Amino acid sequence: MLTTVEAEQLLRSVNLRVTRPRLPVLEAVYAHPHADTDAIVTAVRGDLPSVSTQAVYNVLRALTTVGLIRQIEPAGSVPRYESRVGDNHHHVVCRTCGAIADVDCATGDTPCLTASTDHGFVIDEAEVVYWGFCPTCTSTRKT
Amino acid sequence: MLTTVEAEQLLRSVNLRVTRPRLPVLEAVYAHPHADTDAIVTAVRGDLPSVSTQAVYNVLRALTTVGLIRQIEPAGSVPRYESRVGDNHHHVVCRTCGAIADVDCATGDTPCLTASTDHGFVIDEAEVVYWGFCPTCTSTRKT
DNA sequence: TCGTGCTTTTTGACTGATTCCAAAAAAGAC
DNA sequence: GTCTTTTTTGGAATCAGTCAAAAAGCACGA
Repeated sequence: MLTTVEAEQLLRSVNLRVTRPRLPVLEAVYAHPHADTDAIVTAVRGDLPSVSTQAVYNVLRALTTVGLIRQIEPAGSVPRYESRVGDNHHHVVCRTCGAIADVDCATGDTPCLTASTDHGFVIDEAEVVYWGFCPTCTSTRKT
Repeated sequence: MLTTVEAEQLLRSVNLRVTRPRLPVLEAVYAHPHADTDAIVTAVRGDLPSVSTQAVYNVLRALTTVGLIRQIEPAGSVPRYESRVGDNHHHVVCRTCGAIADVDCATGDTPCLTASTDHGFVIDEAEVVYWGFCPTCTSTRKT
């Protein structure tokens, strides 16, 4: 859980102005990891009923740009946001229900960062998405 | 390059009807790896000017479902299609221009398939996306 | 080779998510 | 407090993709 004071400090630490919509958005991302924009809008309106959708989009983009939150976007999904940044973790996604869970990197901080043939690309990040079935969907499928 | 006859054989091998739009779509995916839907529509209209956009969407989905082609969808990009299937290769994507290149898997056929903590998920695929800068964009950035 | 039936394509409207724009409001600095 | 910059607002617009019904095309058996 993130307090309003902590959220305020986080914003100031990256030279972002502390505005009304930014605090609840930041708190919502901390409270609901992997939530999509729509879920965040709903959560934020619990605190601040009048925020515009546009404001949430702006805030999410601003926070993502400065690296305070991270945007993830599994294939076939709408963008989602999380507060764990800078620890190089990955995600496992359920093919059935879309549930997402965090997966710590098994092989150090920069896993698999050595592509066999890089075609001259300068690679700075390796993103891994594990696909499978979550516990709930796995048991449901056994018919 | 894929000939019309070969495309026809491929379709029949997976029990798909050989229809007018399917042949040029399949050929286009072979000829233009990593092309998006729009590029494929344009390419197909070179052969068959009257195809509807909807038909191309239908065909791409049908071909993807049977595994004749593969859909890839890097974050922030529209879905793209390629004909290399079943060889578990990955992709490197340019952060600047979005260019995509194939990367063979460095660590065997099922790389990184061992997540450190799987949260009870049954994992069947590990998808890796390398992010960086392509040769062209790298040299342009050096100012 | 000619139907017959099922699948595919077409057409056109429509949705959902996101972005753009210009004006008004608020935040921070002096 | 006032001023400048940045953010928020609200509405319109864009874009990719989907839906549904009618028309057309393909494959199979006679």
